[in-house]
Amino acid sequence: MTAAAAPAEPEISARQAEVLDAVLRQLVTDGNSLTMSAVARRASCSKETLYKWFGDRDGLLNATVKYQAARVHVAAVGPDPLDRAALTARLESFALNWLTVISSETSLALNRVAIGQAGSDRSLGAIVLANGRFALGSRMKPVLEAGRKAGLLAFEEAEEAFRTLFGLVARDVQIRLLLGDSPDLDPDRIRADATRAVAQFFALYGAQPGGGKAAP
Amino acid sequence: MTAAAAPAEPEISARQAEVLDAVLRQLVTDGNSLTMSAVARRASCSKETLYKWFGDRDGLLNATVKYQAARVHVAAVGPDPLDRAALTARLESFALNWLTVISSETSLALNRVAIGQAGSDRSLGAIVLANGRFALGSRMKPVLEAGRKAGLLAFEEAEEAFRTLFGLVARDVQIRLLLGDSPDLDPDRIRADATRAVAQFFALYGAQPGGGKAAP
DNA sequence: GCCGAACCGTAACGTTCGTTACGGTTGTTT
DNA sequence: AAACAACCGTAACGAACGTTACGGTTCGGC
Repeated sequence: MTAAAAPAEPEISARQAEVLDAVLRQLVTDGNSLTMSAVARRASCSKETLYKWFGDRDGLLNATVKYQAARVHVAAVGPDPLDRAALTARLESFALNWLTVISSETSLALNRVAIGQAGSDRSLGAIVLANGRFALGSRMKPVLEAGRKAGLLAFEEAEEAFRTLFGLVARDVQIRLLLGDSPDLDPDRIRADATRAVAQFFALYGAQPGGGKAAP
Repeated sequence: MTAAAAPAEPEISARQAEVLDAVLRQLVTDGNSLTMSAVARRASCSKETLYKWFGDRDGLLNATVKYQAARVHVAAVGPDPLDRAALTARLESFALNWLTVISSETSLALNRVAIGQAGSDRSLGAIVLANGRFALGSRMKPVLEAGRKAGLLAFEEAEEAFRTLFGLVARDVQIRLLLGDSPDLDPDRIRADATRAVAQFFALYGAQPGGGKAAP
């Protein structure tokens, strides 16, 4: 291969994973005031070790974001023959999973720090986007295109269809949670929201007679 | 009245408004590193004056958020007899305005600081929510209900219908912008997105024959 | 013209926190 | 057992920043 060196994804030892878990706990409990001393205290390690392993505070945050991203991976899509029920189940599973993730305290804390320092040259936001929104998109687009090939969905651009699905699922939930609002989100409510979002998506992009195309 | 004292909304002089404008500019250009010295330098005032007028750094931020919120007020809805064209125009106007606001650098900077310190006891996020998401909702719900009364829309809860409209308009735009992504959003694209969102909303909640109900 | 209030520019103080350095301890290798 | 590396706990340094204090200037009122 003539390409440049790989992005140098370092291996994470078990002890290092413990430290990153401590960072996540610290972020969730104490919010934005994430000091190196607090991390060291919570992880029962020395600050010297933190700096030896992660370079500096930014390196620690980057490692934490990547670590959390690696933990949240959904099962890949199998190339089963899709019928309407299987497609619905897959879409609802996606919606359920996504709503659960964005309302978890861990995801909220990570998104908050990434947003709080966005606009700087730091690229934490890019990492969060790549492992959140864009990872979802590239995982769901094949499903949508399989649905189209099976004659269940009708759209021109899978990207556009996915963005609409995204909006139907998330609505105002994520921004409200990020801003500190706490809409009641018991699992029952989440499940109901997921099925409603998928039903609306089918109403917009379903191919069977009766489903209407929306855009001109 | 036996109620407690009013929320004590202080008057803002012209000079104070200049200072708050300086805060906004500082937030937009230098991101999260908003120091009192930088504000004083940019506003050509002394730090002593900042503290005399706004109390402390938090008071300055609160005043800035309220100041910006007071600047962004849309024309109230007139009780015109609604036909389909008028309702469509009003919804598209809402979508256009909302997309324009959330993609403005000022709104992004304010939302970033509010989110960055959410989870603390500070209530900046509550102010942003009250003047953004919730102000929109209470402004649009009468429009939606007028549309229902005119036989143009069909829904049970205006709140739910509005949240769906919100999702169809915003999709993934706001979170991507907050995290530092920059999807191309020329005014033409925004206009196209607004009309698409409204068309999809009519497909879901329109009352004329052919529009399907989505939820079971 | 004089007085006091408001304000500007800057200096100074104290705290927080990122970063580095050091002594002591544990576990591994030879 | 001795040597060595890795690591923990803590102390120390330095910079950034919120907050306060002070001298000089402007401006409206008597």
